[in-house]
Amino acid sequence: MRISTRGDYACRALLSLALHIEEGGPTSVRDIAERTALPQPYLEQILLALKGAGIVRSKRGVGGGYVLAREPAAIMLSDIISAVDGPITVGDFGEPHQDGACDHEGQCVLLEIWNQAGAHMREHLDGYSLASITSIANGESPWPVLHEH
Amino acid sequence: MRISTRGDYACRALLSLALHIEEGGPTSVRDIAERTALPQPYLEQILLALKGAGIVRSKRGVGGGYVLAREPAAIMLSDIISAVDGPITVGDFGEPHQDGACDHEGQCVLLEIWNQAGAHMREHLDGYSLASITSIANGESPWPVLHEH
DNA sequence: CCGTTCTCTACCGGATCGCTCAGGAACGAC
DNA sequence: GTCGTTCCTGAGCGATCCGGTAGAGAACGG
Repeated sequence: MRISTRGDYACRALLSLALHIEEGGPTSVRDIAERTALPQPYLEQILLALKGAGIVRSKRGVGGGYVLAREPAAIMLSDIISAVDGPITVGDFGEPHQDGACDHEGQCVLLEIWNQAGAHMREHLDGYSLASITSIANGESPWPVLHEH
Repeated sequence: MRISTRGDYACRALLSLALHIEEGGPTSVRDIAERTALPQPYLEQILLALKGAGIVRSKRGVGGGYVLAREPAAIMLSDIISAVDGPITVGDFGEPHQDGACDHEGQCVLLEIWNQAGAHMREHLDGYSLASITSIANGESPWPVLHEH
């Protein structure tokens, strides 16, 4: 899985929403773009994708903008990334034990390893919610202890 | 990090070399391509990259071909992937705490998380050597116990 | 009705990817 | 020495994606 700038930008935008959640109302794309220093037109289509995935809700007209659709603790980084960057995998190979991929010297072992790596990645991104990130950003919470291999 | 077909193909080719290592001499690209069912011209340039990285050695002329440059236990998947697909990272963002990336609402936290993910990935691929994969492929060795999050 | 703000669609230049092709250069055999 | 085998080099090509722009339209509030 390669995390593109779309994924990064999406997380930045949502983090900004989470940080200002106490302000209540919707936040316009322009405000988000200013706070995050991201290109506004590009950010628009990213937010559109996030809306399509049900992560944010939108309101049009004066005073409109975007709001988180769920509480920050229920929005995981994996949700965000897969919403804008597609499914979290390390590459699109076939499944092991399919399509004769194993006909050649047991190389399906490699497919299995790639899938493991993808799963690893998903689990890692599943370990962070918007809530936990805001806590870390505000210094209210230390970095979680990470497993060392 | 996205694992491209180049990385996959490189591992397949080297796995094939490792599986036939007892035969001694070099193996021609044509033979490798046949055994792995990979497109030969494409495989050639991949092997070239692997040679540049010092993972294989080559010999020209009749009876020539490619040989592993080190013992299979000393060749890690991470070596192979980074040789043909470039450094193992999840995306090329700046380092945290640089270039004013932290000027906007502590978003360098995200950069740190992406870097963690990349490190995670590297460690995972560093856990498999050509030797261990051949063992698994031959059924001589079980799958290693993986850490569950 | 008018301005604000989201929504949609199209487009674009550049990069990358997977792969092919056409030689060229080293090597061994004879 | 020349011939076939094999690696080596480099160009090129179609397709896809990526980051970003542009512009018109539609909902909403006042």
